[in-house]
Amino acid sequence: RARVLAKAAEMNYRPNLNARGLASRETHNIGVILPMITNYYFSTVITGIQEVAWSHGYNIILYVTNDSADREKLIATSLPLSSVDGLLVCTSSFSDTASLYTTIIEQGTPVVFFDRIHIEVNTSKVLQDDYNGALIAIEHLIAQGYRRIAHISGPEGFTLTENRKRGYLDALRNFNLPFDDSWIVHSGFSREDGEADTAQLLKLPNRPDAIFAVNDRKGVGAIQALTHRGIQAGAEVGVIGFTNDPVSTIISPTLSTVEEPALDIGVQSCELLLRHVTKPHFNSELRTLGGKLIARESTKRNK
Amino acid sequence: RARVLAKAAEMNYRPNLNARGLASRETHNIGVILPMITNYYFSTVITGIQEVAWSHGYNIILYVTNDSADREKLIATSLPLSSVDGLLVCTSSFSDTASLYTTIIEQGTPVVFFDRIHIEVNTSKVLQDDYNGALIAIEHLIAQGYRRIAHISGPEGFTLTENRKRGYLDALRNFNLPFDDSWIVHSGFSREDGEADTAQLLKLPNRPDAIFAVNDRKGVGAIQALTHRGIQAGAEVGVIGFTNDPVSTIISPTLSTVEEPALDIGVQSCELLLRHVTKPHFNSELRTLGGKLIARESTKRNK
DNA sequence: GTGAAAGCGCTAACAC
DNA sequence: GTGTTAGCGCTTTCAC
Repeated sequence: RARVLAKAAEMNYRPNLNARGLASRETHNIGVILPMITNYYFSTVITGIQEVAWSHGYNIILYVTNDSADREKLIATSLPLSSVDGLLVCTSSFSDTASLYTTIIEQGTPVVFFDRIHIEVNTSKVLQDDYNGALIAIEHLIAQGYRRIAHISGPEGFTLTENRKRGYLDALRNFNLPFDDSWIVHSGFSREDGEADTAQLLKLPNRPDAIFAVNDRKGVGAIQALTHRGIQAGAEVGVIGFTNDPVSTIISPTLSTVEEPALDIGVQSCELLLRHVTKPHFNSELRTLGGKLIARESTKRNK
Repeated sequence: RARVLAKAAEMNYRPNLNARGLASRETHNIGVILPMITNYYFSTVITGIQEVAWSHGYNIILYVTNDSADREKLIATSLPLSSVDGLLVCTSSFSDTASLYTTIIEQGTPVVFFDRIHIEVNTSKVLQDDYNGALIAIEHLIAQGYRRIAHISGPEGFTLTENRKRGYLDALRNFNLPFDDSWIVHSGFSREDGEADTAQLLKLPNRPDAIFAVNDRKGVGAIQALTHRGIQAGAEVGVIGFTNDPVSTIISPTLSTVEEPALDIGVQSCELLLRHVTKPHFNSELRTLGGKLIARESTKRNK
């Protein structure tokens, strides 16, 4: 027997995964569904996922939805569940796919959500601490002396968006700061959205003196909108983002931000999923990962 | 028969891919091996790959090597070839994996290389036009009035690196421009490398008045190195990159560059691979995709 | 522990 | 076209 094994190794034998999967009903593949991969946050999350998947002998199969709910539905329904042991998903912007995932889970394929989640689906989820992140962002702005603080947000109705907005509002309330409904602008997540939102804020009669952006790309857009109008980001209007995208150190002035533990989000999501896959009735967990404030030039009033 | 089919659809029947793969010896999976995914170029290439794979009913399985040759070897040798129908690969920096891929191809799994290739492996490859890209970059610098042009390059020995260097050298020769061996600096591909290489160039007695960076990240590093020393990028020292990473519009001054058709590289690589997969003896092709010059502020001498 | 046999859910080959 | 059969390369079960 030992000699057979030795010979097999010598002949560079590789088991046929299809046969193994067919017989044992497991594939050692995990599917990852997310809106896109061309930004720092998502590509870093995938790197984390890939790292733990690889170390446990799992492959990752990538499905990108281009942030289209239709595409996501198509993927999730046509996905032959025999080809993955579990699913890691970050929902696209306006998707009503919750019941779809519930069905998938009921049929025996575990799903773990990260970042943009369906709160109503009973399964594990991993998130950054959006609420407290927003709270410390605003507290930092206040500590720096800004008082009329606006928020350029993401699409309404997202867990992520709503949590950051809630943190923003609570911080203003805690410090008894003025607030105006027109100081919250909802739009998309892109740099261009940040630029447009800021332009809108600057037209206001009651102009804010600081901007909390829902992410760094919008923060970068905000700085650019200010710069193009000859307004100094930092000295005149404070700007803070969320993510700690490397671009925040490249823009001038550099962008203050709240760091998101992107790699760790990937690592922990994948670990949780693997636990669901291997342990029959593993209890769902909700994990919230903290981030820390990174102060840079865009929130300095006096250079 | 029609009624059986109808009933099957109604019952939401999904074929078991393992069984299908076992019986037909094809998996409808393609493996993608690359150094990392956390930068604009690679994540965009993957997006392109994903797009055509999806539209042809193929899944993509992602393997990231972290630019480690050992990791790449481990992946390529342990990869059970029964789990992919073909392989798309971008070699890691100092990898001697050519013979490995030759073996894989001989054993019947097609491989297509993109970006960083093994030239000696007889299979299809898709590249941007590195040589001509470098040529037009240097011609642009010359047209802008720069004369002492340095090159901060990538690791020595890469096809990509060597082709861009060759374009650089030929352009200098064509225009009878001065050249100094110390004006070529080889190091890695990161922003930090660009900063360090530029620092080194600035110490030279015979200081260059323009820098051609092998990619935009190094170009950004070069601009930052200049800025930190109070030297104006553009007006005093010209800088041009390669890629057209979005970051080149965010840095100040904005970075001139030669666009790489990253999405198209992904699309065409995947199309070629699929052709190898489906047609038994499809002849290898070498495709070279052109890019165009994008002039921005970092190559303007007079504002 | 080891060996033999069944069968996972399909596709391919061959009849009709 | 349609129906039947063998078999892909493993894991699992059961006997020893």
